[in-house]
Amino acid sequence: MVNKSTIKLLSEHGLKITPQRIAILDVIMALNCHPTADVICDHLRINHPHISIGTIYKTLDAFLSKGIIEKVLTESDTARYDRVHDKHHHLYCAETERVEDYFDDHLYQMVNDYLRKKRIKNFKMKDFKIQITGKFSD
Amino acid sequence: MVNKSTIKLLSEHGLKITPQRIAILDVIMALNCHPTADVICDHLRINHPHISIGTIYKTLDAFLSKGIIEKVLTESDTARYDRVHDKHHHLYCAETERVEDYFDDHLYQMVNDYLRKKRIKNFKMKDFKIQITGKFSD
DNA sequence: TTCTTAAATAGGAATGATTCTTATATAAGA
DNA sequence: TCTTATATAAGAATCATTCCTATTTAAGAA
Repeated sequence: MVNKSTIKLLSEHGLKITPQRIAILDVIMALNCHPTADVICDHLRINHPHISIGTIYKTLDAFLSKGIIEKVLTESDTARYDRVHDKHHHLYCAETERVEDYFDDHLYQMVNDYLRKKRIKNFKMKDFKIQITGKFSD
Repeated sequence: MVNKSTIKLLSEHGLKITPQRIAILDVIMALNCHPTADVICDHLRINHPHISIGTIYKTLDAFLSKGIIEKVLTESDTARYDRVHDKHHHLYCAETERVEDYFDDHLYQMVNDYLRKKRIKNFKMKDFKIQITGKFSD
């Protein structure tokens, strides 16, 4: 998953190449803030003043179902999106809406090993995620 | 937090005792399914046919701010609630909306020790949660 | 290149969850 | 029992998201 062009990524997933999809995917890849559909829309409007919010939602759904992006787990009523990249976790600010990626291979391996060995009764694990809440100091 | 009566729990948190609040809290404590406001409403309507959905939301907010309940982390646009109890994690079905509690002290301690020692840069951890997605087999 | 067609888009209406408003009712302390 | 601040019901308003439909367009075929 290294430095693949947006168009290549779309066609690899069997998605028709449109200016809107290119723009939406570019914005998601450029932003590191786990944006809402509205935030994505604001950024898109700079170069695509007429893009429809419906198109954005529909496109996000297409990306979700292809596994290009994922939704961020949240307690809020507004969906936030994240590109899919290597196993990572999320840091949540308890006071603001800020969310940051947190990469920690050792943590991932440790929990993964534990859960694979453990075998939870009546449940077949597919994946897991860790949310760490607290406060940013910068 | 052992076997405390609903009324006691309310007054301990400085909340006025009302039939609606008692009923809402009773339903949340009785249900083990991490219900939405709507599901709570359905259960309440059996004995409180005129309870207002607005009252339910307002009451849930009061319970949230007092720390009696918490929201479940989710990718969906409908909030789900859970009583606050001992450190636990959540099992999510990847296909249905089912969510179950998963208690695992060892897992909690292991991750907690790791994160406390690790000290993430620019971040003061307060708490963490683990979401395990997969499929139930019962 | 031009043609064809299934799929994508814009724009606006519809939906569903949640919040807000306000008049009335009530818990709880005096 | 009285007083008052707060809770409630009911319905309107809001906000995110989905749906609908006429129009446009990407992309493969000729």
